[in-house]
Amino acid sequence: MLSKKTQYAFHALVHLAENVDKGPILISEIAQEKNISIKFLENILLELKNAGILGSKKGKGGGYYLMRPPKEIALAKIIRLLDGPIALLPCVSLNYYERCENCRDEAVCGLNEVMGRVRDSALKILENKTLKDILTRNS
Amino acid sequence: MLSKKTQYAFHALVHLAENVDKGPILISEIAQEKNISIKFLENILLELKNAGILGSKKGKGGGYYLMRPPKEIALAKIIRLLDGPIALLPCVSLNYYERCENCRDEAVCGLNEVMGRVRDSALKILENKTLKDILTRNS
DNA sequence: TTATTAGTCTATCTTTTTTATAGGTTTTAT
DNA sequence: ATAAAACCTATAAAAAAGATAGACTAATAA
Repeated sequence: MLSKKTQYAFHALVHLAENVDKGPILISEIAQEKNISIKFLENILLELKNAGILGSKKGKGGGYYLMRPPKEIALAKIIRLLDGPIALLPCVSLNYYERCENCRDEAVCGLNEVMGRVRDSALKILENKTLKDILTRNS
Repeated sequence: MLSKKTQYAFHALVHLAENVDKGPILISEIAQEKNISIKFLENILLELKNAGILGSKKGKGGGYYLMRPPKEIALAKIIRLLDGPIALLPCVSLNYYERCENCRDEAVCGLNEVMGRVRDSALKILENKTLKDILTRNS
């Protein structure tokens, strides 16, 4: 399961995408709209900003905004940033690979193979679906 | 990612499946073979037994064994038992559903829809692949 | 029938991760 | 200047994961 952090991030990003034309959006507005602790959300948005996904403006009239159009922000990127690996096992992770401690040879491990396929099927969706795709259904 | 518990379970089950014809297998043998803490593994095998996946025999000549042939034990079942939901979000989980606290209407939520598809693509593999499929590659 | 073997059960403990909060600092518009 | 709003760092609280301990029960063999 995705962490709350990542879940909140998605909801916040959706809100930002839905209000792309309204200039910077307040953390407090997002927090209220999406029912998220404002202080927790603050940290999350900051992390997204440091990763180059969001931009911000301080002071009056400030807030957060997307650095790119929604259709260029893939869901996989957000998950990897905040949650880490998408794969079910370290030994099949593309971005967070770790050697398997429990099997002799990954190249012959059937579990490794199946989990690799699960990873691929998830990535096929998560790398191609973007913020734009989760704005409203049937679009 | 799957927990260590589930990862260990898979490796242990593979070992049991590979030695199906040798009668009950000792916890200690599996622990040594797969490099797992024996006491931790003990708990895991017990849980698998209580779920009807394994059987056991006490005393000399005792140990654990599969209750069904490897090809009848789906990977999804093991994951759900030890790790819980396979879905990435509570609101798209078939077995551990929870209402989304952050969106107005799941029926119209695009995130819900995409994550539902990720779940389906993972389940398509995990419900159909069995212990038998992870014994050796290319079989 | 006793000793040994091996799983059963339950409790606890430690560590890590997750979730959340607190409070001061900096920047910017007015 | 002042008020608004993000920035930053630290910490705390709670939950989950990972691991261990030890007494108990059942089965087997001598």
